[in-house]
Amino acid sequence: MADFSSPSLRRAPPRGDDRLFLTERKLRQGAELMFFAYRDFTEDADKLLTGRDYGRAHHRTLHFIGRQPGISVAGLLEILAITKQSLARVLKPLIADGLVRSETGADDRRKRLLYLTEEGRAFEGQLSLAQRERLTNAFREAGPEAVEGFRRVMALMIDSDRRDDILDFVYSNADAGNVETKE
Amino acid sequence: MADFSSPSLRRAPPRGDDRLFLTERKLRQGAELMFFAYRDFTEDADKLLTGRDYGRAHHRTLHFIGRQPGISVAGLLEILAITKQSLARVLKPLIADGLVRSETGADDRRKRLLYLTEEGRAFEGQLSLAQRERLTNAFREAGPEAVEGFRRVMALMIDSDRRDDILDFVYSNADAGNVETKE
DNA sequence: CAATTTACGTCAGGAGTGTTGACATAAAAA
DNA sequence: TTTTTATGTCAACACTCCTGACGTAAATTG
Repeated sequence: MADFSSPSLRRAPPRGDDRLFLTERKLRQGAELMFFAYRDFTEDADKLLTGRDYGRAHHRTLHFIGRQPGISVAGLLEILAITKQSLARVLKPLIADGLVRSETGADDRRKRLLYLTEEGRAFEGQLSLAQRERLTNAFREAGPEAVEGFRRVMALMIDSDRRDDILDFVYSNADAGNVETKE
Repeated sequence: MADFSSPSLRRAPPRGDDRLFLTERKLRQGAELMFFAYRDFTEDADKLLTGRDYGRAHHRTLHFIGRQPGISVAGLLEILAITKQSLARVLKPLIADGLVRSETGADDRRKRLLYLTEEGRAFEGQLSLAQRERLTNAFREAGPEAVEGFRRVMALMIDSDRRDDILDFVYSNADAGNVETKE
């Protein structure tokens, strides 16, 4: 926000007006960039999904299971922030199609621990490859400093009350190798 | 993509592995940031929409009509990149509810020129205010350099073949004041 | 001027995602 | 033993997007 109480802004109408105008514009531009960039960002994976009876929700589910093998249904629900009914509609076919394996928890037999199967890992790899290529190109062309700025702004876009939790998750190692940690 | 044939990566396992790991990680982190940030970015406006029989598509439609008063249906379709059937379902209620006004083109009477009504502008203002506040906070806390990096990365995320057109649009002035330029 | 193209509207059907409400079961916890 | 927790599931509804098909008015073209 511009500081309207600033004397320099008050006594210089054209300069002040211009600054305010630029600020408003930049915010609108930022919002539009979010829209256009996100639309194309998801485009590649979406194409791989269509025709398979799968959608973006299936991709996200595969991604987060691959990210944290052995994650429980509740854990997945918390990250995705959807209802269990919504998750069930996505998870059921993934299990039926052999992309995800559900296992009864060892210590807590109520829990269902989720893992990608060999086939699931392969498909998830295909999906993320598309996005990774786009990100790679963007990051490389933009340069390290721009990427750092991107990360900062994106992090600050997240709801402040859950930001720390989300960032802890994003920047945690977990199981980045997507290894099916069975036992 | 990492070059696995690179000698430096081959003869320095820990260092090379680490570099590759960090790169892969950063890409995954970037993808997750896109997901989490976009989800929360749209959250505020979504809340204002629910219960009104309106959705995100209505918001986008209002936004781009407000951005370019007098835009034709075809112009809107090109920006939104959806089918005319999809747009019709959104546009019809907006017109019926008096948020958007459709006018026959003066020079080309086949065209329908779209404008926000007083009420439409008010509602669009409410919607964009929510997003603007989130962006304002993020931009202010991140700092100007980070914002510049954000803009660069986001721009590079857009499909390269339409990137220039999109950026021309985003960074054009058009009618940023949302004035209903009737005549 | 007749034929074609353009801009738009619309009916019909289908897929995917997300929601709320309600009910059921097995297992852990109190 | 009672309650709570983790999960599954049936049903219904809202929003968004798509493809295919048909229709109309107006501009353009030969």
